[in-house]
Amino acid sequence: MAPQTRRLTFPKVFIERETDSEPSSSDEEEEEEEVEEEEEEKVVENKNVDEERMEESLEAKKKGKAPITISLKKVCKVCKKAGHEAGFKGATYIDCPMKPCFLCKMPGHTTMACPHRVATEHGVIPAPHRNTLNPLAYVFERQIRPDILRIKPAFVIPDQVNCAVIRYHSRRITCLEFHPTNNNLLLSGDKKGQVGVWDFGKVYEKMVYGNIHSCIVNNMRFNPTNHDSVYAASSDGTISCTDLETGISLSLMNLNPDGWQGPSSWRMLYGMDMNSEKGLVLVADNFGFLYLVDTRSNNKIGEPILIHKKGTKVVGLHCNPVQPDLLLSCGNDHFARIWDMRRMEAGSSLHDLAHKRVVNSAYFSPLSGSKILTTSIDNRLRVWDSIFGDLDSPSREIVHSHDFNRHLTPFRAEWDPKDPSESLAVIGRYISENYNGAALHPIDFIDISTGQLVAEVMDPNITTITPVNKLHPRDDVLASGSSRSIFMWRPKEKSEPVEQKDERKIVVCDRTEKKKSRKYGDESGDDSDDDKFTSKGKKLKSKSNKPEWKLTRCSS
DNA sequence: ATATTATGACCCC
DNA sequence: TGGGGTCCCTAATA
Repeated sequence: MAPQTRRLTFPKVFIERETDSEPSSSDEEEEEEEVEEEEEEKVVENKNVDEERMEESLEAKKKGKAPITISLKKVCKVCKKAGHEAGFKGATYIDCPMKPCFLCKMPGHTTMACPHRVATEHGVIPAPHRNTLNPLAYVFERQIRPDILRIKPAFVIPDQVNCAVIRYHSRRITCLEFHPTNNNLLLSGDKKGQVGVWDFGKVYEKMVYGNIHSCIVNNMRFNPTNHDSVYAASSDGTISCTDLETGISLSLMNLNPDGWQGPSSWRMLYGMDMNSEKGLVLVADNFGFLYLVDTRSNNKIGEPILIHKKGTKVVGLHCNPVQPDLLLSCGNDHFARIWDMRRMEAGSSLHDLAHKRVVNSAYFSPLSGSKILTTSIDNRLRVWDSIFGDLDSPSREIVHSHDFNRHLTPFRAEWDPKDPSESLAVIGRYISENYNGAALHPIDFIDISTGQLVAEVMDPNITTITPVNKLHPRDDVLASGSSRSIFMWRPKEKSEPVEQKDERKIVVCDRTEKKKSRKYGDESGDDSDDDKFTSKGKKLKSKSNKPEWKLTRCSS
């Protein structure tokens, strides 16, 4: 209905001015509009209320207080101005035209008209390509990158849900990790501090450990020398080392030995990585400090080192896969930094890679370790083609929607560890697109050497955003964490059951709040209230008009 | 159906 | 430098 028509439909309302001060014209406008919405509802709800109000304001008028006139018109919920409305129209989101583009952040156009719109191809900002190598760099280049293919093989995209664990965790997934040798084992961490172990070969074989951490698991790594044990860094300020067979966990370090003394002193652990050559666990906290822990003695080595701006979160650490002395860190001070482990001290970084916003992740390329891929909440992926080249500016900036910073686990672009050309990366998309009448958030596969969108992977059953994604180190498999659920994807042509013809490909595990109050780690009664799962399953089924999943009970 | 809530960065003074 | 207000597409729950 047009705003004009509405204005005529409803009576004009008078309301008493709230202050005696002389408001500026713009203030007055805003005030008017805010009241309007309220009034509109009341008018519809109850005419008497409206009449009373009018009488009140008439009385006020007699007393000499000037009333202001309220007109009823629709207003944009984003900019509070009339004449347009932002929001979903069906499955398509209409931007507020008064705001900068939601995707690329530039003013003057909306997401729909954005030249970088993720539709058929990504927008690439090719930063000035200044990777002119000096002679020394050439030597390194030739030494370290002999196996990197210049010619890209055809990418194999896992684009069909093969199996899933739905509502597996009780809070959203924060990280995923494949087992280094067991091809069917996936580890998952959640916001509540729980760690899940899922054998997705036998889909129903799962386990959630609830007593390892008390809040967010930010990063997990397998022990490179003992694949049965796993290290995890958490916002509870501890590093845990858990034996997957027994579930027994020990705490390597606790940064809050005196408990909660307020938010200004509570230390949280975010970035973490293992350095097998040096036998180290590296972790970093929310105040900018790096800690080193010896994996043999479980003792802290040396003093904490300030590696990012004091007081800011260090969210990512990555050891170079080829050169163990190189460390990459990133964090909330808008920088990714390259370090020489042999000379770790505040301010001694080899390079500082500047970003416009928080850097969610920074990774060396998985095979040669000579490229860098970062994800920043300025909605850009950045690629440095060679760490031996010019690092002053990235080789490419790829505009991509992933900038939401609360309620969701931060998005991180992840390399495909199997791609010999080191050019395929996966990252979930925040912004939705209308796919056959459903607003879906795909998982994007991007060729980071060109910025091309190689594939957008989605399923009509997955309506939630999928910020956590990891590609299998050996198989054509993608693991995704979306809200509380985990999905395993395979290429269409290979989408046969992993182990045998097992109908239980989708396992629904409802871990309700009531269950939460039970003892940590108590999984024994998990299957007792299976009836709920099937009803939930039906609900999900009916939503979709495409081939549906087989939803089954949780059993083990 | 609608309100609530957890929650993080950033901006402004 | 810090606290409080603001912020476009959340997801689950009551």
